Amino acid sequence: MPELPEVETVMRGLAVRLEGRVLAATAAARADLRWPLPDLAPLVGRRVLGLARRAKYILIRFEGGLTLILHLGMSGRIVLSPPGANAAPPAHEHVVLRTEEGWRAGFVDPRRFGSIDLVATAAEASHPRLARLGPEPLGEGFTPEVLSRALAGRRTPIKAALLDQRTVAGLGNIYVCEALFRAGISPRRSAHTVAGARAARLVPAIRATLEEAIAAGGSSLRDWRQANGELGYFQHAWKVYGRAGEPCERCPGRPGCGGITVFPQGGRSSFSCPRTQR
DNA sequence: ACTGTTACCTGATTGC
DNA sequence: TGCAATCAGGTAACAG
Repeated sequence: MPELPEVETVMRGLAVRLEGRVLAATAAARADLRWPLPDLAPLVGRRVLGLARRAKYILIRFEGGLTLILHLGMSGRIVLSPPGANAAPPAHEHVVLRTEEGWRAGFVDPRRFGSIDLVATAAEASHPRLARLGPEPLGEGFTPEVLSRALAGRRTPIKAALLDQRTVAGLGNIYVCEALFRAGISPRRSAHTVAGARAARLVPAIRATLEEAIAAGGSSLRDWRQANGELGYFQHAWKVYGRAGEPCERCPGRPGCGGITVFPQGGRSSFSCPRTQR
């Protein structure tokens, strides 16, 4: 569920409570999420050096060269509670990290599509899930030339190509729809035709969409929250996602514009304005 | 190698 | 109201 802006928001919220702190305890309520859970005992007594994000993964780096890798899947979230809080743990809380100060970070994931792994920091980038990821969309390595090259020869729709984490890392269904609207490119357009001027529009459209979403604390679908419990509010800024049938803001009252349409692509819903997205 | 489909899992919403 | 069908922010394992 969470895409790059939500993961970035959660990572930052978690960093506030974990960075520089020593873990006093870890607990796992089951043996697996999407994959078997690692033994978390080696983390007890270690200090958190820092947190980072790669694509939709949160990396928690510990003293002594260990990195905990978290993926929130579709329904994952992090619930922080302060020292002394006595509330019952939320349903579907599968893993808990507790600091020496008594802060508690719970990994809550009803659908259990999320994952947790523990690796040597030195081997982090070669982890099977991270090794084949494409460039970070907010990094300097993501340019129109790089994108065009990644799309060259691909006959799949641009929508599917952007959801493929090897093309560019961190986009999901919402932000692909939003970025394509912003760039004026149809989700159905064949990926290899996004080159030249179109690629030059799409790269900044992706960046701006993600940057604005991060600034808003991500999008809160249903009751999704930041690690600190606050709601993100970027969902109010969606231009097409979830707006089927509404007039597109680019063509208000125009004859021939039937408003925003929704159609399935690869089993997911694509939202677009057929008049302004070609 | 590339492309599209299926499966994994629970919960909220929709439609009868 | 009740119940079944459908959908949901992801990704890996398949089949062709």
